[in-house]
Order: sequence, then C-alpha cells, then structure tokens
Amino acid sequence: MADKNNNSENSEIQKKANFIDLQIEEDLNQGKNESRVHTRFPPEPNGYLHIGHAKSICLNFGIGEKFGGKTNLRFDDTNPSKEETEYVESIMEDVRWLGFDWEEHLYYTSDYFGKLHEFAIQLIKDDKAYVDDQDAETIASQKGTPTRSGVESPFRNRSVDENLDLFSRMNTGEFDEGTHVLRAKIDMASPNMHMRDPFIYRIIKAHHHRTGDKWCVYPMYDFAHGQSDYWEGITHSICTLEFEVHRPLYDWFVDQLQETDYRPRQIEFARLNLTYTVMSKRKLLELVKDGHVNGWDDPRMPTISGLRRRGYTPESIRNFSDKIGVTKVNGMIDVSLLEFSLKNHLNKTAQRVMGVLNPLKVVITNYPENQSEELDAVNNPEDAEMGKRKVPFSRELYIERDDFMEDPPRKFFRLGPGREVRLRYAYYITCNDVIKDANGKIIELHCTYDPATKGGSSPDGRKVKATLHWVSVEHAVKSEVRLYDRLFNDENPDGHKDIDFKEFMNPDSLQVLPECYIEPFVKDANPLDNFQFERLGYFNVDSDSTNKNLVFNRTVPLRDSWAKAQKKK
RNA sequence: UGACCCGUGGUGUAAUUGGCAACACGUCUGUUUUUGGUACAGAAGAGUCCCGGUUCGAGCCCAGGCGGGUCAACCA
Repeated sequence: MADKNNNSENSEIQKKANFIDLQIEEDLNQGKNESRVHTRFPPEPNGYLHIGHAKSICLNFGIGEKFGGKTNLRFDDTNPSKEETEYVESIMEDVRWLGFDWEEHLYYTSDYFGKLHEFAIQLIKDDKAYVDDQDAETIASQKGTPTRSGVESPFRNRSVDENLDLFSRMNTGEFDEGTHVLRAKIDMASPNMHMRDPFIYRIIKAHHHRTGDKWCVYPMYDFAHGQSDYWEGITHSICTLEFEVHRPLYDWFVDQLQETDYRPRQIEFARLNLTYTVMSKRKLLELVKDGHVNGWDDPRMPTISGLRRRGYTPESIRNFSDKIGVTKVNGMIDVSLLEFSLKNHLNKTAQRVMGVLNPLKVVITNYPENQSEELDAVNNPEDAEMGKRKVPFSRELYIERDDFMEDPPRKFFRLGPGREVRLRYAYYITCNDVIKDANGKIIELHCTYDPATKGGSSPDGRKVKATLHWVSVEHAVKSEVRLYDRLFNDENPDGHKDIDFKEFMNPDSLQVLPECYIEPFVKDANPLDNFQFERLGYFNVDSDSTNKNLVFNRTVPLRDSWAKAQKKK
C-alpha cells in the first residue's frame, strides 16, 4: 500500500525530461558556461500575449526553476514603428499573472542600442559590414532564390572610411527611410538565404517608446538577439522552429563577440497550435481592429488576457503547458486538452452555487405565502474545508426550462406532469399543473412539496431520478450571463490555402442571456471570481460587472452526457 | 531543383546502453452519487510513413525513398 502511494506520487513529480532538458543536462555534464543555466523570455511589445506565449513562458521560467538558474524578461523592441508601451505593460501583467517572477532581470533590447551601434562600427572597421545604397527591390533581386545563389552588391567593396561616413550619416537623419542599409558581409552564395549579406541596420524615422527620437537607425532582429543573449549571459536561448535557419547567423554574430569559453546556444521547439483558433499576432490584431471581437481581452480570444477574463486560472494554463510537452514536431493540439486542465482545477477549487439561465417559474402551492427559510448547501463537495452556506427557499421559485418536459421521452429523468423530483438541498416536489399562455407557451408550473423531505432526503427512503437546481424568485440576483462557443467552426482556420481564416468564423460564438437568476450568495462577488453553477458549468464574474448589474461569463460547461446522448439522435 | 528540420493510436507525449510500444486527453461500457458533474472500474483504438540492411532481436542504428514544415520582410 505504501509502495503504491509512493509510486503514484513519484510519477506525479518526476516529469519526463524533454529534449531541451536532456541537452541542458548534457551541457551541464560537460561543464559548459561554468555550469550555469540562464534563459530568457523575449517578446516583442507589438501585441498581446497568447496561449502560445504561455507555453514559452512556462518553458523558459520552468527551466530556470528546474535547474536552479535564472530567467530574464526581455522586451525585443527593435522596431519602433510597431511597438507601444501599452503592450509592454500588458505583457508584464500576463507573465506575473501566470505566476512567474523575473525579479530584477528586466531588460530591453533598446538598452543595447549603444553597444549594438558600436559593434556595427567595429564590423565595418573589420571589413565585415558595408552600407548598401540600393533600394529594397534591387537588393531582393540580387539575393537569388533558395535554389540559386545570389550576386554581390556593387557597393559591397567600398572603403571602410566611406562605410563609416555613410553609416554615421544614416543615423543623423540625412537620408530617407529605405535609401540605405547596413549589411553584414558574409556569403552571397550560401545555401542559407539568411547568410547572404543580411541587413543588420535600417533607417526608421519613428518615435521609439523608450529611446524617443535619439536614433534614426535601428538594428534588425538577427543583429540584436544573439548579442543581447550574449551580454545578458544567457546560456540557452530557446525559440520557435521558424528560427532554425537563423541559427548559423546567430552563431556568426556570437563568433564575432566571443572572448571567453562562455557562449549562448539557440535551441528551437515547435510552437503551440490549438484547434479551432488562430495563433498569430497579425491575425489576432485583425480580429480586434476589424471588430470581430471586443478587444484583445475578449473572452473568446486565445490571448492570456482573454483567457483570464474568460475565467481560466493560471494553474490550469501551467498544468496544460506541462502536459503537452516540448518537441520539434509541428502539430495541432486539441482544445479539449486545455479544457480538461481547466475543469480539473476548477472542480477542486470553485465555489458551488445555483443559478438558473433560462428561468421557468414554479409555484409551490402548499407552501405558505410570505414564508421563507434558509437551507444548508455544501460549498464544494471536493473540499470540505470550504464549508457550507445558506440558500433561501420560498413559495415561488425558478427552475431551468430544460428541466421540464410536458411529454418526456423515455430517458428524460427530470420534471414532468405528475412526476416527483428533488430540488437540491431543499425538498421533493411533484408537478401537478402546467400553466400556459394564449399561445400555448408554458409560463408556470404548479407543484406541491413534501415537508418531510427537507434537506433533500426522504425518511421513507423513496427515490427520485433527478435533482434539479433552483433559486427563490424573491431572493435571486438577476444577472446577465454570456455564453461562449468556439470562435471558428474549422479545426484549422488558417490552414486553408485559398480561403481567408475569417470565412470560418462562428456566427454564434457569443450568446447573451440578459435575464438569469443566481442565488444571493454571489451578491458581493468580484470580477474574475470563479463559480460552478451546479449542473451547468463554470462561470466567472466579468469585468463589465457593476453592483447594479452582475455579469457572468460561462468559462466552460460541465460535461453533459444527457445533452450528448440527445445530440447523437 | 537548394539548405535546415520533422514523421509513434483520433489528438498530444513516453519508451535507460537496441529487449513484450506506455501515459494523458478524447470516445464507448458499467458502478457509486442529493450536480446526467466528480470519482472509480473496464473496453475499443497504433505495431511506430515506406522499402531494404545490420542484429538472436530495430520505434531506436545504417542506406534509399515518400510525406510534411521552415527559409528569398529595410518584421520578430
């Protein structure tokens, strides 16, 4: 018995090492970089972080923790025309919310603009960089193609002095954008396109969110990233697969810098793809700008701020990130795996509460008018420490419209004419009359209750086949509830060559229910508070909520085997 | 007619120095239940892209194919 417990605990704790862990262990065994481990998470502040970034954050900070190393947060802000302070702030908030702490290790690539500039001048002096005066189109045509090597620029061999002069004037504002560029002198015949004299500096006359108008020239990604890693003492620079072909260039710049045995190393892994969503910043930005969603934190968005507002917990995202592992295989992960992590966490932690989404009035005809009482309800059956609460009961109640059928099919266990069911934590009730309006729509049910079944159990031991949730009309809090469905109807909306991803948008991804009734316990709930509405799903308080008008998001529905069986028919 | 990377149930990941392909999600059954939830028990589902080779033995090593991805932004 003790053995069994130990084994299951160990298998929980001992996660399988992924290929990056193995490489780091190998580096450590070889005593590389004085056996230090130092990673970094380097977002460009040009948009909001999404669940794919969360994978990277968990990976990088996770490695820092696992190997007793450190992890930097670095804003890769080399392109002032796209970057804004708003994004910097949201990124910091998201990383913190996920539960990670960069301590004092906060950096900006823009902090290195001076050093980068000096380094570029050194390259010019070493005859390893030159200014090219041609326009973009001409240079592109000289680059060749993946299968045909390029040709050298006519400006490739100008003198060091001329290059120095030109580069200096590029930065004084004398030249227009696009007229001059600084290129590394490497190899126009390289089979790797990135080695064909890549651009390292370009002229951009935009205001930088941190350096203002100090610079007219800005380094390209490839000219900044490896150097920043080097200056920060990063040992393992983990990025996504598309940078694989950049690695020789990364190494080339590090070669120019390296003075000791210390050397950062780039390792690539497969980015996260999730079914039924898009994961590129460009496309998410498009959804926001064109008003297909209500902002970056729309609860339907795969952004971290969207997931947070939707009711996801940091634990569930971290757990998901652990579960999916790290490989170089480009795949597509089923969202159900994410939802499993969520439900798993919420089941253990969420306060239970009763709420009626589509109300149907029930009058308990044998319950005295003007009377009410308070009944005991369990706050979370998974966690006794969460205790109990009181739920008010009275003559007039709401139940879920779906919980009554006038002519119930064989396997429908809920309420019907003449049937007896249990109201959770309250009484057994029996339906006697169905009241309809002139159009035949059911507007009210008349039921009787059995006073002996208080609390929900019968002294004579008779059974009922269903337990329904309910609220007292007089005491319930009227609220708005927003139901969400997937944003896209296609598993892989941007996986179609000739069809725009927006063609696959689900027109019913948002459904607003303006008149729902929740038990009074939620009265003082705050935005982001998670609840389980019993039998329905997990819901949280939306940031649009006010004291006068509570607004809930349905985070994720509960598993519903009845609905599933119905759907099959 | 290039370079680099990747091919294990429906999905995602495992499989010490080659040794009965395992786990999770999902799916389906059943048990318990004051949530048609949870929990628990069980089932189906791959023979590891293909063809050879080495070996007593190959998912793993070797050769050749096939399939997929990335790369030709003054983006990151």
